[in-house]
Amino acid sequence: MTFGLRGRWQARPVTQRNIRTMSADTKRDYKDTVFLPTTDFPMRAGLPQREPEFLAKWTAEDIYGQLRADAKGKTKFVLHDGPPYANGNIHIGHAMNKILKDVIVKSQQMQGKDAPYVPGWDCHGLPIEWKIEEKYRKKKMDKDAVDPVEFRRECREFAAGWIDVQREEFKRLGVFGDWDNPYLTMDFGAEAKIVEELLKFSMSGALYQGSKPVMWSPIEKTALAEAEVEYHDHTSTQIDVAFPFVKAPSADVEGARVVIWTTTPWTMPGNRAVCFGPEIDYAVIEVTKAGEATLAREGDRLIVAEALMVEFVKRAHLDDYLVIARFKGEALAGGLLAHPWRGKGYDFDVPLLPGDHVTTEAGTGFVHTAPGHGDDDYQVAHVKFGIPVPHTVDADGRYYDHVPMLAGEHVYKVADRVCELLTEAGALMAKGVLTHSYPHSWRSKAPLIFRNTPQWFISMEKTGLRDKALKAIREDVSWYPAIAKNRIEAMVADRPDWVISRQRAWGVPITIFVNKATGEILKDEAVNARIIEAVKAGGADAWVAVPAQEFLGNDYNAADFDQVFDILDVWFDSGCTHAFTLEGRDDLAWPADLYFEGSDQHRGWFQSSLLESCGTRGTAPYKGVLTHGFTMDGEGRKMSKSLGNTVAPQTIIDQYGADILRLWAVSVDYQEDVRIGDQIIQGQVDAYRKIRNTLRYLLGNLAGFTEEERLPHAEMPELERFILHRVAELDTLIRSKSAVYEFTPAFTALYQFCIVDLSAFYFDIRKDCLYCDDPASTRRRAARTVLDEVFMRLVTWFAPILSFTAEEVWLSRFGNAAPSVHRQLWPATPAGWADEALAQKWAKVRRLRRVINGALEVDRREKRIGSSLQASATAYVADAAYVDALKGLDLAEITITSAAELKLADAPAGAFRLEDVTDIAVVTGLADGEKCGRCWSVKPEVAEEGDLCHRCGEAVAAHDARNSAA
RNA sequence: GGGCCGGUAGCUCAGGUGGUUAGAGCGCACGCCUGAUAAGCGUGAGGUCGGUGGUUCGAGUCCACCUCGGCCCA
Repeated sequence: MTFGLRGRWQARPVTQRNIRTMSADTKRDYKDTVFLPTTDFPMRAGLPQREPEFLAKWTAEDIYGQLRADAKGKTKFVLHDGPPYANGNIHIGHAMNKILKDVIVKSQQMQGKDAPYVPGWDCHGLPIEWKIEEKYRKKKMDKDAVDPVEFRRECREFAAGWIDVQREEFKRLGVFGDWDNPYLTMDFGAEAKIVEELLKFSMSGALYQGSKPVMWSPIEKTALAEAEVEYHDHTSTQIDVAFPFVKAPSADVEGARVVIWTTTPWTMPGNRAVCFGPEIDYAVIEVTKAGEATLAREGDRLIVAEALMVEFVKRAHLDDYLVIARFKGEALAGGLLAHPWRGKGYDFDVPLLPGDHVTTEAGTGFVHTAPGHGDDDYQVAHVKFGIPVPHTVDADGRYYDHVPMLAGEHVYKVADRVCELLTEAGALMAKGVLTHSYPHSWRSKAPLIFRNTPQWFISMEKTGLRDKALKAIREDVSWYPAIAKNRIEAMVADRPDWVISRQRAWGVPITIFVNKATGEILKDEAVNARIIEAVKAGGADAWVAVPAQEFLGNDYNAADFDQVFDILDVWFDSGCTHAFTLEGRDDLAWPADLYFEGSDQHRGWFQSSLLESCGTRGTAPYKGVLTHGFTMDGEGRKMSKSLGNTVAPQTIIDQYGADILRLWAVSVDYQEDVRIGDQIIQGQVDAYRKIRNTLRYLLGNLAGFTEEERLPHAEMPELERFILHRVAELDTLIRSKSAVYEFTPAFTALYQFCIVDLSAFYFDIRKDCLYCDDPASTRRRAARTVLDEVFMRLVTWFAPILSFTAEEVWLSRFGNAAPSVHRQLWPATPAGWADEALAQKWAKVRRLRRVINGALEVDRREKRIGSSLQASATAYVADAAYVDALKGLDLAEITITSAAELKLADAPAGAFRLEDVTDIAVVTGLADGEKCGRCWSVKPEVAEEGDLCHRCGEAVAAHDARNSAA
């Protein structure tokens, strides 16, 4: 064996051409004696065309039913589907959510669990109601003129229509589930169960009637949701009003008055507090010279924020003033003011309250606070400081009879009257007009007001709901990622009582009766049972269709009770899905193993389900909660129609296939926000192609593999055992990550295994053996055994992710009649495959291989070789560990050269080294001999004995013998 | 405005308890092979770890502030 330094190369330049021509004309063509990969499995996937074929096949064979039958009696794993809203095509976020759920469910099933999946839909609520209303508006019909039962019927049909659309879109993603029997919040059974759950809160005493300001249209006499509100310019009367102290918090402000500024003079009767900013600098000013148009008098002492002092002075037309004191807002804490109309029916104290919402952007730095007329006002005055919320304005926008001085007046027409009354009280400091953005009804375009309205609440405290929920969060539920626990814990700890009533049409009614005389909710199990039965039979419409007396029976007189016709917050509906789905179906189980939704559901479904369940059952309806982030565009920005950066799942599926979308979903870190865009999808297309080719190569080289060919692990070469060690490692990783619902690291490892360990290493090395060794040889049998083991695992590990392609690969190998790959379990790893010592050893071998590759690259660049088989290599090391590592191994085989050896010796000067591998040096040269006509390696025996190397000579002899025998 | 989360090569991801020249795969460039061929192999170039300041002998890793992005509130 010879090897040489640079001088040798120059002495004898060899090109690929003269090697090839040496044998071209005179020798036998051995191509038909070589075992090349054979497979019908196409290199190009054509997913958009082929995927629907698999969907049809799965439907035809009832794959979901088969899976249920296969898993009968096994431990259940229940992922309870969070219901999407049935009012449009699915978007990319829905797609990711459903795909990842499917990956989880399929992985659990393939690990030996019974993992059913029952999809559901959220059907009630505003958006659908709007759509139907819109229809009527186009026909110039008033919604209120439509029979409510007919209206609800149309809502129901609308929801059903979109459910059908979304069902097909979800199925197209390759998601397995009981699509023929989903749960719907509008099913009569579900509606009855929701009513039953509500009545539990009624019976327990957690349900109570309170009040809350809502956006209200006096024209339509109805509450409006934020989304029904349009903002337009509106000209309002703006006033500055002085409030005298009842109790001054400090000597500085004794005798001075606090000035508020408002653009809604009509809310003055509702004033119950004045808010200040604790961090804001305030000043007491004394009017030294009142101007001509001023309402103030000389000697008046007024308090305003320093930053707004100049503007105020201008509004109030003060000619001159003195600042007589300055202080921080916090000095006002504890102060009590008098309403300007004290003595005229407004005799309550008006406390000064600290508020973070107070700014110095406009006004006086003091916020007029009417808890019945604004959400901020309500939050600070009522929720935070417990001030009762007065009812001042009726549904028509007129003051109630009990409102002093203004009873019966309409709030839109009262500004001047209010100013008069304030002037009479000496409280009006300034008056003007202001055009600003103001809420209007999207329907009537009329300006809106905030109005205090009676609403139904579920108390967080009365039955200990908050404590139960917090205990469940802290002790009973596993949160993925763990940080999610803090988030929901803070939310539940801080949240106000749950407002469950809506003055709407499309929903489940709050089926309670209130005693007119006492205001108490009727609590009677027999009545409740009749209500539940009626809803079960006739749906929520029964509440209006059946006469009240029928529910009340003989024990009560309908005339003594008010029947409530509010409907439930849709979050209450979805909070009950565990009750009518998990508890209501034999194929599921309560509590769920997992809820899995976007991180916005900490405020939504996770919480409504938790509160509902804790209120009725004392604990959470789930053992684990997993959250995913939101889907952003390629630059990490929120998608929106107006920005035009939305990515539709349908587009990706039509262009590339659902498997590409599925691959994307597991390749990104979905516990945070994820991105999707052309470049990212292209990356998945590339990754898909590599994986597909790896699987295709396995198929091609496994053609005709039989059990007789299988070789026991102990008889395998080290290289094979090393690959099986890697397989064992992967198995451990995939299972442990799957247990915590992390598929990204598992996918990354699998993908890189395909590329690094298989394609670039194992397959490359074993090509020679697979193509050229005699089929009976131990080496080839071992390799094919490993290919089979790898195949069985790769395909089943990929099946939850690449659900279509895995099936295609599976059927390509085992035939179209074979049971679906999705019915397989992930194969167990036999004891003995994991071999850490072997892995250590092969880390050294691969290190040697890397340096030799580097050396060969130099030869290639300088045109001394093309194929590595033309070369020989000698590696020099100082560390005997390399020699040990290579014991029993053929370095030439591993480096795909024709001759290679390792020497424990000093390297000659000029030997090749890699920058980052200092302990290995390599000298390369041309391999001695001639090119074997069959395997293309360069061997001395080919030059000496003929056109074949020894191995190929024997293989061809065996091949010829087989052929002549046949 | 408040609470929480995040910002590491063009892309997707790794980087326990702070410690030598920050990693992987893809993509890209260059080359090889032509018996995985609209494939396969090799080599290489890409990062002031969002920014600033601080703690430390030493910070992608700890602290503060800022910025950008996201969710939820207001």
